[in-house]
Parts: sequence; structure tokens; C-alpha cells
Amino acid sequence: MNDNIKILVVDDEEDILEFLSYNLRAEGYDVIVADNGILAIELAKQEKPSLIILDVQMPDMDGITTCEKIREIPSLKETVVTFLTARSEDYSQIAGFEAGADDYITKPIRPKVLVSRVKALLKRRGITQDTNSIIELGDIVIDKEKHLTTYKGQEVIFAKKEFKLLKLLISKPGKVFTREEILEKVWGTDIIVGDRTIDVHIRKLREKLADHYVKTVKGVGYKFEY
Amino acid sequence: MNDNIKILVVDDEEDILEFLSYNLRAEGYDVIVADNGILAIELAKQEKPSLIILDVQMPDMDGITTCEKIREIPSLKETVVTFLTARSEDYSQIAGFEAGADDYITKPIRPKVLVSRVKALLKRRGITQDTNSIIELGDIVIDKEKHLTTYKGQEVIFAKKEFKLLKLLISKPGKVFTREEILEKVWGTDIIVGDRTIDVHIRKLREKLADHYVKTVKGVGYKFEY
DNA sequence: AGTCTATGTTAAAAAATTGTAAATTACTCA
DNA sequence: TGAGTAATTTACAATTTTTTAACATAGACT
Repeated sequence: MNDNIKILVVDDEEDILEFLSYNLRAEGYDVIVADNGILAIELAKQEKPSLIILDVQMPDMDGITTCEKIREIPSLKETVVTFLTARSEDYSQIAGFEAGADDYITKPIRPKVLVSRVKALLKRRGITQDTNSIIELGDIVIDKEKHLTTYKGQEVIFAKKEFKLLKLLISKPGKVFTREEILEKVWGTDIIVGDRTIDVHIRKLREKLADHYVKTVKGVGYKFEY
Repeated sequence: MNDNIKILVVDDEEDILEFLSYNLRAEGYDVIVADNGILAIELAKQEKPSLIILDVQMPDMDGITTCEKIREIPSLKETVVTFLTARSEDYSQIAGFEAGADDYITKPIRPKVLVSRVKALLKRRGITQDTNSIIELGDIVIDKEKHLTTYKGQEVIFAKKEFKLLKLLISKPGKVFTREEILEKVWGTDIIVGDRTIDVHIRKLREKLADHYVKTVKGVGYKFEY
């Protein structure tokens, strides 16, 4: 299940590393850190992050040199690199783009700017957090994109509404979804359907999978339990 | 069931207060308001909101000063503070972060942006609308989201009313709830039920847990005691 | 002790909720 | 357009929860 987007943060200042990690992790990214250029290159090769945030000024090997080296590594061709730079350093901006950077983030860093920038960058490269179109839960495999479900290796065909309902329930296994919630998320707010509609659909799920997966919590709603 | 997230909105303009309150309440937050910094600090101390939205420009005490004062209050250490600022005020942004703000919201405010920002902020701090989704009290674990109760590791099934009653009693262990209070919170004001109804439900709790948890305070009500 | 009141206990009635099969209607796609 | 599938409704059945009612008990007070 661990197909989160990986980000490598490189800076020689411990504070900044922590600050960036914290804010990026809060957004659901997997963050790895390095406090110098050499280590950064090593980690990048191993972990193949989607994005590298690189401080320009670092002892030993500065960000620009690091970036150039990274760009020479074929397996990191797809990686996005962005620099971290003090606001005024105009020079580095030019040099940085020549070195193969994709963007700049200027200090002081503001969390919201950082995050939205990161998102924009990744999106530009077509890397989205929700690469995860396949949900797997024991015997059940759901491919959201292909609209395809497999139960014990056997393909099971769910009609549209059934599939939506299944997706909803399975999105948070164990959570009880109230009828209201289900109506809202599967049918939509404005559509009015009779009382038994949900039940009938639940029944279909139970028929096509096994009875015990979908549990009813009387008076409350339904939940999916593996 | 009052475990909503509390937000304090501080602004000297009535319009903006209303606008913000309306939109935040619509999202299920509990909103309290103050039209000046002094009152804001007073309210913050009392109510301990999870988030404070603070206008930078206010007469008497401006947002930045207010924020600084708030940050000096130990019991508000966990509180998230965000400023409300006109787009161009660059200066305030820098000063604001120094004063201990966590984020900025720029005017003009758009409801959707506001709400998503607020959500993101709270989430980043690990405050979610269902933070209290799990109540733990020794051998007893209640998961509101999963509508599931565990006693000594064993799952115990409570019907809807029973569950509500248990949640109420356990929400303030030791507190005595009068019958009236219980009726109001579990059954609702308008529903009239016979005298013995509560007793019967209390009995169910005692049956399913152990007798000694729910204590009777004769003439007064019931309390949960661990 | 006797009485009074508040609460405990139990079983059964009543109410609410959900399950099911079959019929009906709506939709889709060739 | 029309066959075939999907979605919804209907009408009951089945189940579970909630309430009532009738009686028991415990403690307070005179």
C-alpha cells in the first residue's frame, strides 16, 4: 500500500530539514532527507524520489553542483528538482536552471507556498498522489480505473452503482457508513430514492462476494469488514 | 454530542465575522467570535479553541500583538493561529510568522478556499473532526467511527441507544448525569418515554460490561466510573 | 416495623429497521 | 428502436431494538 510520492530534501541546516519534512509529511508525502550533496546523490539513486528539494548553499558540494550530478544519472531523468534559495540570490537562479532545476522555492519558506508549489510541480509532471487505483484487501482486488473486481482470483462484475457502493465501503474498512452518507456519496444529494434501494444494492454485494464482508449495524448503517 | 472542533474568529468588521461564521458553521465547526483582541484573548483562554482566525488590522490591539499575547498563554500552546490579511500586506506576513502564526488567509476570502485551508491546517496539526473517534478507558475501548466497542479485547455489540448512552456516560467519567440530562441527550427533548426506559438501558450496559462501571446515585442519576 | 419512593428486573408487546423476491421502470448500446 | 441489463419500487417477511408493564427490592424516613 506504500506507493506514496517520495520527496528528498537536501539541506545542511537541521532546522530547515525538519521544517520541510514536517510540512510535507503532513501532506502525505514520504520524505527522506540528506544534509549534504554526496549523501543526496546516493539516496537519490537508491530511492528514486519523484522530487528533490535542494538547498543552493551547502558546504562541500553546493546545490548547483549536486543538481548537475543528479542530472547525469539516467535513472533520475524523471525526477523533478527544485532549489531552495534565499530571496535575493539572483545569480543562483540563472545558474540553477542551467544546472537542470525545474523550479525555485525562496526562503523564508511558508508552508502553504511550499506545499502548493510542490503539488503544482508534481502535477505538471503528471505525478499524482492517487496513483493508487488498485485497492487490495485479502481476496478482493479492486481496480478503480478499469472498473474491475476480482474475488479469489475470479473476476466479478459489478454494475455501476454497486461498484460505487463497494468502493465507498471499502475505502475505509471497518468504518460504519450511515445510510445518509451512502446516499450522498453514491447517489448524490439531490436524488431521492426509496427506502429499500440501499438494501437491495447491499444485497447484491453480498451475493457477489461473500455474505460476511458487508455488515449491517442496525440503526446506524453498513460497514465493510475483512 | 458536542465534540466538535472549536474555532475562534476575531475581526472588527461585523460583516466578516458573519461571513466566516456562516461558512465555518456550515462545515460543522463550532464558531465563537470576538470583535477585538482583548475579548479574543479572554475567550481563547476560556474556550480553548483549536484554531484562531485573526484579522491583522484591528483598532486597539492589532492581530499581531494579539497573537503574541496568545502565544504566551501556556494552555493555548496547541492552538493553531492563522491571520487574515489583505493581499498586499507583505510586511505583516513576515511579522506574523515571528509572532507565532501558522498560516495566512488573504482577503478577499473565498468560502471554498477558506474551508479547505482550515481543514488542511487542522489536519496538519492532527486535529480532525473525529479526533475523538476513539475513546479509551482501561479495559473499554470505544471506536465511534466503527461503532465498535471492545471490552477486555472482546468485541461487545451495543444497539444504537445503548451505544449513545454509553458514549454519553463515558464522555465524562465520574460525572453524574441526571435522568433529565440523559433523556435530553440520548432520546431528545421531544420524545416522551416511560419511567423505566432508562433503567432498562442502564441494565443492558451493566450486562454487557461489568456491573460496577455504571453506578447509580439514588435520587440524582447515573455515572460511569472506572 | 411499616410506608413511601426510587430504582432493578424480567418478559412480552410494540416499534423500528433491515432482508428478500419479484415486479416495474429506466437506461444503454448496438 | 428494442433487447437486455441495471436500478428502483413494492409488498411482505424476518429480525432486532426499544418500550412498556408488572412486579421485586432496597433504602430513607416517620
